[in-house]
Amino acid sequence: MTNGKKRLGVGQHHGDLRRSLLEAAVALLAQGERPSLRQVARAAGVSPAAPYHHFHSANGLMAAVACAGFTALEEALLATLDRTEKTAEQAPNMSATYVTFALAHPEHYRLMFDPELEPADDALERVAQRVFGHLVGAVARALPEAPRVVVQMRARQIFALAHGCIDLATAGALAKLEGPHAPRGVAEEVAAATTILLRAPSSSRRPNPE
Amino acid sequence: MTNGKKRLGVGQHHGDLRRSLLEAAVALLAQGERPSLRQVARAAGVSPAAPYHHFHSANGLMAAVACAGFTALEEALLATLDRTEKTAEQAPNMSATYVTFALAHPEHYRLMFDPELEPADDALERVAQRVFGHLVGAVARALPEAPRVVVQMRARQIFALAHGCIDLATAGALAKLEGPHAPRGVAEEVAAATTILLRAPSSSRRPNPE
DNA sequence: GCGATAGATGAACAGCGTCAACCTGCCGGG
DNA sequence: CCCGGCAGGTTGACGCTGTTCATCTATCGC
Repeated sequence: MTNGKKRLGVGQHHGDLRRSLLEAAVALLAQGERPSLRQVARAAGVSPAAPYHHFHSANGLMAAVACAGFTALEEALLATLDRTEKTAEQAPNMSATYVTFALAHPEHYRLMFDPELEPADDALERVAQRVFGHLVGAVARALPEAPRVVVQMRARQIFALAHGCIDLATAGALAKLEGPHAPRGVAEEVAAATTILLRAPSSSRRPNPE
Repeated sequence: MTNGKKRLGVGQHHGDLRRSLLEAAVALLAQGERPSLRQVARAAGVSPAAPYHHFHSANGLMAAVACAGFTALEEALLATLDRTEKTAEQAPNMSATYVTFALAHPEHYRLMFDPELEPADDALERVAQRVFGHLVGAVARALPEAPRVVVQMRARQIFALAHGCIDLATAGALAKLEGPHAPRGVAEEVAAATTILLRAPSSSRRPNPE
């Protein structure tokens, strides 16, 4: 049967094709277009069927690329966390980092939330969950006395606000409303909105729901 | 399966193919999948080349479908506006209507914000602009004393929050955070967040922007 | 009655994802 | 030392896609 340990292949034909494919895909994604399987294969210098020895479909490849995106995003968030001392500033700073990352890699970010991505991809699921966890954690630290359900609610709202800003900005819809278009400005505004949502009273019942 | 031999003359389609194509596209979209040009043509009972006499590309067809979506959304928003008397409730109610509409037609809503859609489509541009205008208007009425720039800012934040909630919910990412998943609950939560953002002081400066 | 023309057609093209069959160079076991 | 297995590549094919083109036809203005 298969021995789990990966042997070090002495410089085979193409070294590590799996990694090459991922890098090629990220590079093409950074060009601004979502690449096809065949484009990625061409960029890596192999035939269109070669990727199937490393991913079980084009979707699987893209899921791995998305996974790499989440990993990079996590690193950025952790770096921000490291250099932010006061807990009150963590959440808004992480919001800003989140938005900045997404606007720096718009096509890659869109891919990470593509609803057609392999929903059963374990690695993707896990790293995404971890990223969300960091965001929720920052919110929890900003609201040390709040009950869990309130923390979750605020985290959802902040997350939705950031994600919405990103999606609208990269879709060009934000440009149709007046306001900052530069990534820096958008990130600033999301950070500001984050503090607003964190300072809101936890029980804001609203009248007449319909 | 429809064995639809159109016996109304061989070469000619009945009255208004353009409308039939749009209706077919909307119907397929409601099935949950984004249809291809050929699927739409098949559903309308014509050849794959027929749509090109009414739209200059598949993208053009989809832009028209998106346009119809914005029109329907506008009607829903205007209906809500009609039945909401107190100006303070207009904005949250319109947020809720917006979210409810989007979650009722998720695939159609996604299409409306597809960044690959014909960016030079005039009709689409106009109706989208009108919809955004209704949202900004409701915010303006909720903040009668606020300067224009603050109104715009709050409108952007509220819009981003609603759009983000919708996108995360339809992408399945909201389900990974605890909280309400049902459309009704999501709409409620967005409405609540809307009132929070409206009640926030207009000058919330935040420290240390990096 | 007779073009002209709008509108539909089928055939064809390249590109896509995917699969099956085949080839090849490296490995460990006899 | 040979030899089989296999991981990892290739080629070629299938059906799908968007798009174009030459062609046919029904209808309308004259």
